Amino acid sequence: MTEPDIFRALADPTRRQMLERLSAGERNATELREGLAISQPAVSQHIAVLRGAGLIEERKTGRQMLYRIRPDGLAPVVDWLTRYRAFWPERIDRLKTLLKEMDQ
Amino acid sequence: MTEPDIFRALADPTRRQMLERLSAGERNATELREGLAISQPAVSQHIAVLRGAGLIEERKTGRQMLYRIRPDGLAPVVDWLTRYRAFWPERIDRLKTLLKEMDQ
DNA sequence: GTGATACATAAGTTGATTCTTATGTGTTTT
DNA sequence: AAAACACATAAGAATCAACTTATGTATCAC
Repeated sequence: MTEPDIFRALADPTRRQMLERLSAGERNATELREGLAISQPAVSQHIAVLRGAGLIEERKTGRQMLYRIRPDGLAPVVDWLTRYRAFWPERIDRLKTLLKEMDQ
Repeated sequence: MTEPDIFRALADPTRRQMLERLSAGERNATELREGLAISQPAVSQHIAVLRGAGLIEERKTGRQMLYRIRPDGLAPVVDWLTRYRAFWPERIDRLKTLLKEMDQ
């Protein structure tokens, strides 16, 4: 769950896709696999990487595991990004707009 | 300079270190190498990856190349991150504070 | 209890990444 | 013009990441 782990975890498109799926809510491993042309163990291994990076957490329900995004997992990325804020002046505006919307 | 390229480029600690160095201003390849226990070609190769991801740009000055962060290079990461904003409520506050500071 | 289901772990293979040394191109110095 | 410097590119070696098949553990359905 250190910074290098997180960037490594995010480097893989399959794992980003899984995160995307989880952003809509809890999913089990089988659901996370849907549409991905990879084996079940491969999914388990990706999950282990995401978990090791602190990006997801899980709860056991019967024989399945329900995975969800760990709320603060992306914080190190946000922190890292803010160090480069001077270089994305344009995007700042978008964020401002976004934050305003969220205030309402 | 597609999203996968960017995440892949950021996955390497050496390249993040180089970016960090560039965040302080323009550097040539030799300066980027300082303190890194890798060969000169290795540095050139890392530079090529960062460049391919659209994260840096350069200008030629005599026999040296001066590299700098490409202002909008990290935009895709910012965009990607905002899709997960619901999951970092705490960091939002930091950003708000940050943006307020920048307004002054 | 037996069989099926959901997931994890082990071990090995393959392909991608990162490094090295060797060499090439262009620029500056003497 | 020759030597030194700054960097890039090529080719090959070593390491790492992602996948596979095989197998293990726990839970559920019958």
